[in-house]
Amino acid sequence: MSNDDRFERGLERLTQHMRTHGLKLTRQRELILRCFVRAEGHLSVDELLVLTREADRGVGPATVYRTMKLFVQAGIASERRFAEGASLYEPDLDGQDEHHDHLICRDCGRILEFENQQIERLQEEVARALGFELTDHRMELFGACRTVDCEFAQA
Amino acid sequence: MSNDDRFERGLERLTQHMRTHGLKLTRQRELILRCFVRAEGHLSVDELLVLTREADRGVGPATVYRTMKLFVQAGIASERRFAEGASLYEPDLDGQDEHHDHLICRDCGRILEFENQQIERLQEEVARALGFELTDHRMELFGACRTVDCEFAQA
DNA sequence: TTAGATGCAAATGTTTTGCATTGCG
DNA sequence: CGCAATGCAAAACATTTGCATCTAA
Repeated sequence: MSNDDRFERGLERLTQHMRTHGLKLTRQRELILRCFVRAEGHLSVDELLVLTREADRGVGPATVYRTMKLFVQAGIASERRFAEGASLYEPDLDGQDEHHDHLICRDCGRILEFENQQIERLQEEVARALGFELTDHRMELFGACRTVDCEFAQA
Repeated sequence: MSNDDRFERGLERLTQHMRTHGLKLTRQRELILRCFVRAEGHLSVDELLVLTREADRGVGPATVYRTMKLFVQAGIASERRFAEGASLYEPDLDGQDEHHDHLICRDCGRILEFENQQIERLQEEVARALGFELTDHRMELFGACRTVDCEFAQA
């Protein structure tokens, strides 16, 4: 899907959310959405603020914080707290159930995404066995990536 | 295993860690360890500080922060960041590989622990397939627990 | 005796909030 | 027009750090 498509889809969902919640679609929110889908990766509020300010110097941090919370509520973004420090946000615009998890290199910080239906199924099973109705999950695998461009890659 | 046993084991590992790292076993560290194993659950530094101060008013937050980091390094505790707010620590004193994951009720906040070898095996597989050498992972399942004493339990 | 530990306070970093003002609907 | 959103600054948190003092080894 192209960035424009993703932006359109985001805008659609956002507009919908606005309507049903009596909120307003502002210049800033639209701009932040645009920067957010364009970047595509895992963004901190700070990084997003920088991108946003390239187009509009006046945007403040508080607005970005508030907007990202809004995006999460509107189902456009997910919030992740991988490690210490700031939360990261990632767009959630490709599908309904297209959940993915993360594989993080402790050495170089690279973040890979993956999806494994078998694991998801087992998670459902575990939850059911313990009397839970599963709504969501978070899974992060940590390790060492051994690719050539990992600065710590072993020979 | 009794709390006393757990305390003894913790103290043993701590002493060992001290010896190999040229550190010192202080009154505060021993006290914090005692409170930590007694409580047994998932504790924030703040909660631990309260418990600790019941026995010694003079203990400061910085000491507890520093001590918990030390416990993690000594392999006595694990740090978890479930959601917003403060990190939680849990004792890691029962076995070597007794890794467990968490199932968290979004309604009442209850935290259950579980272990599933099959999932762990699949995680290894996924990581290997993507060129990672897995060292660690974190998995949290979120949902609604339906037990009688969940204040939001459905009929 | 001496390097490490403590407790305090100040600093840091992230996120939230109060409030006057602006602007979407 | 009216209520929500913004931008700023200040506040609220969790956590770390500098430093003088204390203490375990």
